[in-house]
Amino acid sequence: MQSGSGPAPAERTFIETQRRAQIVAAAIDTIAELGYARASLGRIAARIGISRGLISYHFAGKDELMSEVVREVLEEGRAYMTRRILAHSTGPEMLRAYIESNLAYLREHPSGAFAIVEIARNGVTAVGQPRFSSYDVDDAVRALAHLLSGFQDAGQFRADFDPRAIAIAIRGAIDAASRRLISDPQFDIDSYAREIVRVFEVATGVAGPAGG
Amino acid sequence: MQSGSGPAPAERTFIETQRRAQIVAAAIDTIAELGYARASLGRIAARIGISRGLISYHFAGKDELMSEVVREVLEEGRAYMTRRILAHSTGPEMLRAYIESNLAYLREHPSGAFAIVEIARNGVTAVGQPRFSSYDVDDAVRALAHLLSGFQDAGQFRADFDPRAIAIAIRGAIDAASRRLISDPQFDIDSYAREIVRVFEVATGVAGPAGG
Amino acid sequence: MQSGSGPAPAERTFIETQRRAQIVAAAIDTIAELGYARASLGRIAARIGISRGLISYHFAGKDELMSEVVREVLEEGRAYMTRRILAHSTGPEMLRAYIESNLAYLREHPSGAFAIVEIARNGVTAVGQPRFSSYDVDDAVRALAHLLSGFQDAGQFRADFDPRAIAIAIRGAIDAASRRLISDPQFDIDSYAREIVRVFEVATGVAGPAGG
Amino acid sequence: MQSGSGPAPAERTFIETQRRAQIVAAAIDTIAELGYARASLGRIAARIGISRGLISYHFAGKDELMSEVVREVLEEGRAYMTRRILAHSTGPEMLRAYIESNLAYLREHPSGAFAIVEIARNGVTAVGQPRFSSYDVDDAVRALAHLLSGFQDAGQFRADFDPRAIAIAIRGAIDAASRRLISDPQFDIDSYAREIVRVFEVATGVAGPAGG
DNA sequence: TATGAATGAGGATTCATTCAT
DNA sequence: TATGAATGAATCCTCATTCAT
Repeated sequence: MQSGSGPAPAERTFIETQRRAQIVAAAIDTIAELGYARASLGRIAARIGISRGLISYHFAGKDELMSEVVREVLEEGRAYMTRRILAHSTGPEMLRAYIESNLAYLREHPSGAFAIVEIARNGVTAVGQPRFSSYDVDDAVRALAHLLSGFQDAGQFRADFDPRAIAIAIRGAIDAASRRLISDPQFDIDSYAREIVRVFEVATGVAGPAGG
Repeated sequence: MQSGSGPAPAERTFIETQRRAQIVAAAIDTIAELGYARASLGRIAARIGISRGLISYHFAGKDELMSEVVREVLEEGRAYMTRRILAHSTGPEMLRAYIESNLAYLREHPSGAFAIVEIARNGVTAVGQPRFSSYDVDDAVRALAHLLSGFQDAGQFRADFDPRAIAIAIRGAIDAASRRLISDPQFDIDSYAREIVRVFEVATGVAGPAGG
Repeated sequence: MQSGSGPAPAERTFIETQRRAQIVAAAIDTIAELGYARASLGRIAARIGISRGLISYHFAGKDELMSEVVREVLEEGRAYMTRRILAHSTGPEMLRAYIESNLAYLREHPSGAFAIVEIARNGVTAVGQPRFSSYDVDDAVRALAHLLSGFQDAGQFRADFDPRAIAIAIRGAIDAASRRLISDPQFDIDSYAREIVRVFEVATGVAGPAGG
Repeated sequence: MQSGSGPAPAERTFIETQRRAQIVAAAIDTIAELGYARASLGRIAARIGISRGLISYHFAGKDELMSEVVREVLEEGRAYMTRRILAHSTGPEMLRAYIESNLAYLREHPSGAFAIVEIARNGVTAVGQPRFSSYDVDDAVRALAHLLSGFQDAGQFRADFDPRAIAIAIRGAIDAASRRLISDPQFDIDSYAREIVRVFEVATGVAGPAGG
């Protein structure tokens, strides 16, 4: 087994699992620090003091590594958010939890969040096919739109907005925060969270902000 | 004029002006199609059937070309938007004009708009300084925040929102549209415009959507 | 170790040390044969049948390679000469040893000697700063002038010559030999050594050649 | 007649002659300022505000231009020196005149002198063939050796030195001065002239410097 | 005569990847 | 498992040269 993606997940050695995690972490940090374009395998390897060859040993190629970065960050982020969202039952509460938990996750993992946005941007050909199967920016939009749409049907949100459009706007606002976090030290994400929660609450709420 | 930045704009030949424009256009299309990372000078040249060297003949280097792309698109975009914004006098009207004209410009120049976002993103080292002087994503946020803040002071917007945060969110929502336009053929930008105009109107408006 | 200056010398692998030496040797030969301007990395690599990339793997860049060439040749040359010069104690003896050992070294390493003169000449911008820190043609002149000046003060050389001027002339005469050696197969360096030793002996000697 | 070496000298227009001279002068200055390697046709053209194409129009190629530079400088230098040398009749006087007039010429045309040394160095393949027919460093040595040898036979110089070796040393000392002149603003060429005249006088003189 | 436009070769450098050990 | 060695492709850039006007 050489320079492939390694054994199937189930058969992974303890060491192998650890190494892969270490490399993924190094990739995230490197991208956050230098941007996707300058995050070469050499720099990622150097960060943790291993040889470039070892990355190739553990990952079939750079693409697989990047896919793995996306997968891990996304999985963790999803778990983090899902837990907080499912603690609620009404649409407005869940939307608020969605935004708040996403931004909270960003605050705690700024590099990871930034990295996947970088990867998504650079690894996707504009024409269409994402190079990394596991992540399409669209997935996130779709899921959020689905949430909005469901509670819209249930009458918990205003009926007159397009759930897909609002989902795109929300994701745009959240993704913008992940860039800010990295590049602007003064950016106050908590205050930002409060603002956009309010923005999208009034935008979707059956009762206007008059009574808010 | 060899591989310099060329003569001062005033002295440019007709042919030179045309070629530069053609190359800039090719750069925009290439970036829109393949993303910044894969938009090499070679591919840009191939698109219009000229030699790589000719790009170097007209532009001092890749950076100058990219700066020029940004400058052109931005200049045109600003003029387009400014005209429409200044046709109004109240804060809410101007904000609506800002969003609508920006999205309208996007609709008419999807590649250009997408390209400058790509360039801005890739030409900036995460650490800090933007490589292309003429454009910093931050500029756009600052200008918009300034607009909001001014009319907030004038009492035309609610006083209780942070203009900078709202500006970031609006820009995030608009930039998201420029990506969508390129990658999602089904995306209806007019409908999107209506939605987010409403979102940010209610979010900033003194009178809530209660009566809406 | 990718395209960096490599590990600290102490940590170098056996193979790496060997390769670096081989590449340095190839650089010397290539410069001697084609001159600095035409000694591209590609030609240096071709000479020993390796890929261009391998040079970049072992040296941070062309400049580092050239610096290394200069360093190696100079170090060896200095050691060679110093040993012979320090075997003497009087000024005239040491001057003779300087010239003789320098020319002897040239005879045994014609390419190396020629190469560093080429590098020194081409790596220095006429405006000023030498690109390769380790060597400045001026250093050699300075050191020699210092030797002359010291023994002049000690009364072992005539007092009426300018040590710096004589040093420049001696170095000029020696450097001319290094070019000859490469380009003129008939050039007899031993005979040349005898001649210029005599020239500068009588030029600096307290007793003239009258009695010679 | 296009992009060739132009018409035969006899048929040259006034303008053409002037242009060629202007280009040659620009080449000299550019080489003196930037070194041979960086003296591209583009930079030479820019210095006098003409297009690159025009150089190609007047000279068959870069090599022809360089040959012309060498030819002109050499011709002028030779005339300058010859006049002064032929004003004398004895060997020692002529040798002194040779060195003094050469260094005097250098002082008055430092760039030209430096340029031809640069060209000679870069335009000659070490293996042998000079790329520029009109000049071989060797010519100068040969002529000087011939002078020495002639008067040696006539008994005006010591019989026991090798004229060729001394000629090489003298040329080496003179060429070193031309580099100094460009790179070392403190270099005093008049003082240098006095020194090396003395050096080679005592080295070749039948009577030692005792009586000098 | 002179220019601007264009080409194509060559050069340095970076990088993902392969492979023997 | 892991490394060091090596390759070859891709990229940006510089430059001499050609050519139509």
